[in-house]
Amino acid sequence: MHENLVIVESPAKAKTIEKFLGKDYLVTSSMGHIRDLEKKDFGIDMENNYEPKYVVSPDKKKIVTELKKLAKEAKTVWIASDEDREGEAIAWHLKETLKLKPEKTKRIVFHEITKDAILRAIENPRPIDDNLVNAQQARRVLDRIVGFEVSPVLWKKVKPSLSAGRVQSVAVRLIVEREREIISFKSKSSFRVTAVFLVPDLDGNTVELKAELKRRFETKEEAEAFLEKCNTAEFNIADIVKKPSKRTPAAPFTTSTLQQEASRKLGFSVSQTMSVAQRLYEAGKITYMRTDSVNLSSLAINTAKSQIISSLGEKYHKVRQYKTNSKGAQEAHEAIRPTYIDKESVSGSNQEKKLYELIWKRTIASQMADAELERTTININISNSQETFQATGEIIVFDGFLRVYMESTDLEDDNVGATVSGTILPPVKLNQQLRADLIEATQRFTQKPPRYTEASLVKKLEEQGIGRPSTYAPIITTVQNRGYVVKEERPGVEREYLQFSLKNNELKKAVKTEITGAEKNKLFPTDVGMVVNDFLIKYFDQIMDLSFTANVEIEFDEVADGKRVWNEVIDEFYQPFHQHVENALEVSERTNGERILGDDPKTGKPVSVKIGRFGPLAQLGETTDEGEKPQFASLRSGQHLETITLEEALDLFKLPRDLGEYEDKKVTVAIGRFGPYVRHDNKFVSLEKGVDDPYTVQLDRAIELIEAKREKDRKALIKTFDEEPDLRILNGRWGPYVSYKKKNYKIAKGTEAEKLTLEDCKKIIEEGPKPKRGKKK
DNA sequence: CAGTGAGCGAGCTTCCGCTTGACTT
Repeated sequence: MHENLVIVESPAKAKTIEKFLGKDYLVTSSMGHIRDLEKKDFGIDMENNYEPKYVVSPDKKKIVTELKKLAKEAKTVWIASDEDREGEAIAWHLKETLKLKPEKTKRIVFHEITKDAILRAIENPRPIDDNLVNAQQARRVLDRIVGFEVSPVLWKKVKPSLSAGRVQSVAVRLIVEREREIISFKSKSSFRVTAVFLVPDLDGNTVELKAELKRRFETKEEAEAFLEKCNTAEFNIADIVKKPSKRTPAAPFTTSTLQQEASRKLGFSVSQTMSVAQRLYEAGKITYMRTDSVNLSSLAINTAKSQIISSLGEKYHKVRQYKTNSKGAQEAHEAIRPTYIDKESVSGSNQEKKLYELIWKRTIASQMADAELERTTININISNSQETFQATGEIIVFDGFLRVYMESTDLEDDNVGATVSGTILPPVKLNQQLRADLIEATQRFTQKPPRYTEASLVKKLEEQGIGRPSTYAPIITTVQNRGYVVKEERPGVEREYLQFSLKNNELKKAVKTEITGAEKNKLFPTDVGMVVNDFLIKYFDQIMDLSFTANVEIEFDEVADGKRVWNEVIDEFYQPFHQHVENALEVSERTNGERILGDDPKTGKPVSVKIGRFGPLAQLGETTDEGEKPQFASLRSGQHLETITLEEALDLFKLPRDLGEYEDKKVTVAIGRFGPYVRHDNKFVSLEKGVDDPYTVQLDRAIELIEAKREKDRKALIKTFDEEPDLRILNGRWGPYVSYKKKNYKIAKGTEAEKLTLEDCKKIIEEGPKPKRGKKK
């Protein structure tokens, strides 16, 4: 029996704190929120001032029972949830749910988990801040109202099971709008001129000096004419300018910046980063990983200092205090940093090691001196032209924090060429004559806006104050689970470009090709995502506004400051909002993103595309009074409502093709989810990739494929039983298994499959397989 | 696991933020 019960939010935190407090204190955790709005019946009493109806969350029932018991036994209950809006609400819910008596309940807060900070907190308890709690209730109720009033509109007007929300709908909007920018983007080309000059270095060897023309030419005529001029020109150095510059380290990691850097440097997905970080946190190796604070504790700053000074020396160290400036930050925690900064690496999985190292470097670098650089710019005159070549180089005078860590950027590295930073230029003098070895004019194209990656979407959301550190990863999953967004790889297309080159007094023109627009792990909107987005913007423009969250946050802050009453804030929002809901239900047509593509030249029937029950489809013809029915065909992966052409849509109706008959049964060819296939006797055989074309393949080839498949299946068949024709023992990719009525059953390792009897097989079927997890219908 | 695109229409779907397991292959 303990005198004192301390309740924090996470078990890992509880473990650490218990060590500081000694045996009079039992420290336990609530695992976050313990109550939430009732899920059925809206969970809000709309007739009674938006009174929330709270229930203990199903997965927290056990915890609540346990906490009740412990609270009863303790003399004093210390509620130590985070010092932000959500944390304060957790404290209040705990007080209410556990029915804690005010005289034995104390609310405490601390921002860093050190013995001093915690003891100080114990000495300075305070009452629960009702204003802050009310701000959280306003936030919670608003989100419920938006989500649960708008989603049903979508079920009626677009498709069942869809969803809308303050955060997810804006996230989808960002991706949809970026996609449209890319679709409508017209790239312009210009000619970039680069030159390689040959100069002697200090040892008399010939080295290259690479330079780029300051101006780009718009037309190929200009570019060609310029190169012709260069053929007879002389080049000399007009000036050499050296400029010092410096670079400053980035702030320590927050959730969002950690996700971005782990994505850029380690190729981690956002959720991967979080689960690896969670393991490091639970092992006590890093501080809490869901934070928007860049603040380091004084202890951390001091350890970093001695670490830097002892390994690199005094001049590499600089104390820096960082301040958070992102919208909506609530700063309940420290930045993400190693718990013990003197530990450069940790044991664990490869991923854990890599992520830890990244966090360690970022933390150390944040307390290091600026890097000092010197940038040199050399201008090169052309005797018969006003144009100038420019060569730039950059040397590091003092590496400072770069010794440890350098932040990456999202920019695609397209400008590889003469102006690479970090390059050292060869020694040259003013007025020195240069010999040109090669001058090239290369056609370059303006870049489409980049698609979002998971991490760059998180960055954008954070900048707008949308979402919280604990929700960035779930947001990304939600929009994908709802089918609004897909993360994909898409192949690029070949593009031709011109290149003029001048070498040895010879001007050559070449047409070259490059691959452009290839994407990997980028976020694309689906057709449903686009249709839903347009519908929401049309009827709920307020919710869809990028600054909606920021606007309501201002009001929540006023509630937190005691300047406004939370139900009034909600009411002010709800009255006009609900009108929009009513209006949308009344006015809007069923929306399916229909687009008329034109008429089929053969039949004159109209061709259109829209979203159907099973996804996007193309339609040929219309339902008429004479009983004529239209033809339908699903769009294929890679085809989209907004971009499909009439020709592509017409192609869809060419399949399935009838090839004829084989063994008195029809042979048809079509394209399915796994590519082109031949269908015969209700069996499917894939066409061979790169060999067969579903539009031209003939019956004899199809038969060949069917026979090959049969031969393969025969080889896979180990045993059948006459009494039970549905039951077969087969040899699959992972060894032998039992197949019965379209379900497969694992055979335990080590058993000889050939010797299994019918009884053995039936036993196997009874025992397995366990029902699959997840809510698959 | 590749087809389907309507029809009787039951009963269901859905939000954001705070936390950690319990699940397979």
